[in-house]
Amino acid sequence: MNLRELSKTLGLSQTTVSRALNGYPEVSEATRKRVEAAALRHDYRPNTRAKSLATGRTMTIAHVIPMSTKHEMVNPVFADFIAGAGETYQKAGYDMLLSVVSDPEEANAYRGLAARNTVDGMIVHAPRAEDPRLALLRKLDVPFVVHGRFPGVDEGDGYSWLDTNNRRGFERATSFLIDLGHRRIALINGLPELDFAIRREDGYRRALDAAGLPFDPALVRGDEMTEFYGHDAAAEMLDAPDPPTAFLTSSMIVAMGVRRAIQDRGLALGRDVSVITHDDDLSYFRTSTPEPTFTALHSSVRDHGRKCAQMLIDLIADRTRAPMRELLEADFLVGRSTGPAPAADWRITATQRD
Amino acid sequence: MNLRELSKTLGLSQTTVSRALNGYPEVSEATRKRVEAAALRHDYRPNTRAKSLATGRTMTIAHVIPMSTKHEMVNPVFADFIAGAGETYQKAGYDMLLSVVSDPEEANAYRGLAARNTVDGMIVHAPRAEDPRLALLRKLDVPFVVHGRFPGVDEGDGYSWLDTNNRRGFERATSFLIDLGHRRIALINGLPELDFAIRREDGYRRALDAAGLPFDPALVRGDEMTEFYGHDAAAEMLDAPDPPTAFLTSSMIVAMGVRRAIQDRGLALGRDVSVITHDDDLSYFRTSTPEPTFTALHSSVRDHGRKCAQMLIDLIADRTRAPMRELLEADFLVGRSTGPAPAADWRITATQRD
DNA sequence: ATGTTCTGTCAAAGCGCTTTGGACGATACG
DNA sequence: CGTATCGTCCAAAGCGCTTTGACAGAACAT
Repeated sequence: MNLRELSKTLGLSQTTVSRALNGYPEVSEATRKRVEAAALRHDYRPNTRAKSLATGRTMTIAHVIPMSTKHEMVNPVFADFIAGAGETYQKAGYDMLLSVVSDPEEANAYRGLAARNTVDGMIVHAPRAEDPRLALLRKLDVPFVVHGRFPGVDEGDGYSWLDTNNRRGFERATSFLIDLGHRRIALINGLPELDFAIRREDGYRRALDAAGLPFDPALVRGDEMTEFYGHDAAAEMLDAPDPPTAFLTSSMIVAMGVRRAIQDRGLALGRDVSVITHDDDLSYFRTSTPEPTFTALHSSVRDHGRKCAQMLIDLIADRTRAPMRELLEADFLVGRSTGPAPAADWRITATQRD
Repeated sequence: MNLRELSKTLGLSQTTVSRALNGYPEVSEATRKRVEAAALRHDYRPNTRAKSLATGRTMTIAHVIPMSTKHEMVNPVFADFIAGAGETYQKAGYDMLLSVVSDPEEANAYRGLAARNTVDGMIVHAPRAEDPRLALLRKLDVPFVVHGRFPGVDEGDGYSWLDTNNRRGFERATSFLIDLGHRRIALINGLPELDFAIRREDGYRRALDAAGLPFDPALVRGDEMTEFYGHDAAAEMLDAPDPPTAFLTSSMIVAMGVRRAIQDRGLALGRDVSVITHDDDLSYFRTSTPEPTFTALHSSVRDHGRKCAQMLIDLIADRTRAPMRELLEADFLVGRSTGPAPAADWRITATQRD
């Protein structure tokens, strides 16, 4: 059922039917009702392609998801981010196009989406150091919103972004541990080229500096955030001569690995070793207990998805508007994984036990 | 840059340029080279919408991801499945449209995609008991491939699907545990209405039946597969009077929760309590060690994505072809989480220790 | 009665592509 | 030499929609 058939059925012109359905005022209320009833009866919905060819708007937004060829990993936070964005799109009548693309095709993917007029806008994921995408996207002249920020150019205008205050969050978490008496604090971070990892390390370092504590590279790791990575990194550090008494981790799943390494060694989480994690509030890691297991910096990535989507929709509606920026503070929730630094001799006991 | 401009630049008709770029034989090799060079130089790519309006093919495939309103959870396996499907689409020149949709809008989402001619085909996720989608999709007359099967109608033809042999896998895993001497075997399953969960329980029951062991409902749980769920379910069972000596879990993340519950109680995984898990081989749960931590049924969901996508592409290419079906056997890999059932008195020791 | 402004409708153009049905030389064949 | 065939190319129609510009007819003012 297309517009022509529908209008023929009604004995009206395509013009009138189109106008009636799109809410234009030039059509009488009586005919509008008649048209709407007929449209509903025949389950008529305008052909997306024809409509967008005629209007020049595609009502589609692309998410280009980078998939590193090195690691072949799809970051699990995307699932939740996309769920959030999807909610917003649905309400606004947008479709979501997903491009999972590996490094070498990346630039081409963005160019293709723009040149083929496939989408009205894009969401950019996982900005990283030396990221060529900012320059590319500016050249392409397509509205876009970045989830995160491009390192180095954050305060410069010219693009819209939404980000958690990673620096402040990790500075705060580190200070919290320092206040509890911890002096050897490890950071189990994400891939070092990613912007959020850079900022988190920055916050961590600032807190150490402020407390006059030395930065020890042996206590910092950066990699793809899996449970095994968390476990192995923590195990290695805990088995080293001067082990940390506290860990900061960049994701819940890494924290689980750290916890396992701690417990494997007969140590108690929150008593012998403290852990603070960043928590993206992923739906499948959500705890049911009222008191959180982990002391954590909470920042719902699903909510980020919703907000980024809305920003982009607003940007598309008025392409001339100034870039939008939103810096969200993570909630710091104290759970059961942190406690005062143990007395200096606990390590000996632990080592003997091991 | 569009076709008309490009053809004007070249002093050729749109017809010729279009044919040259689409590899039709009615154009001389010399002009084809000339056209291709010009297209490259101007970074010309045909407008997706115009092309699909003219051809009637959208070169887009939809994935409708159900999001239960009860749980608001996005299953983490989707990320990997979609990464796999995305690879295939990219190679074949397809775009991927994602609809994250909650129960009440579900039917409308499918109808809309079909009626608006937005996509050439759909991938159907998470088939469940009493699923209204099969009837709906048949009526819509859109090619589709189901990841999994609709319970009850699996052997009937009429639709294409790709599935792991969940029944056989869990039957095998259960038998393996029985052979090791386990008599009290728990099943920590996914949401009970989901087809894979139904089949897994079926396999589990068959193995118990075959061994003459009773089915104990107290040893079976079904819910959203989170780490906490796995932990809590296992903790409860282990603390009950007649605890299981082995667990079957439906996902790696549930297995991690089970492991935590086991270790919390001072029990050793693989010695005091055995665990076998289904493992979707998600990229962020992949272990680096050569010997797997968990004895597991492996079945790469990313590979499922690749294969489902290819099936659908083939189906779209020839809509008259017979429905395709593919039943994949999971690899059974023995890791360190299983061992002989402990002597009957171990429980007393464990309980005292607790 | 005449001109003016609305109201409600329509025919037709256009969005950027593919594809049908020729046209026009050049070549091959009888 | 006339005719059939082939290789290249083109003009124009059409995909299903929106939107421009025009046009009757009713309503209003003069």
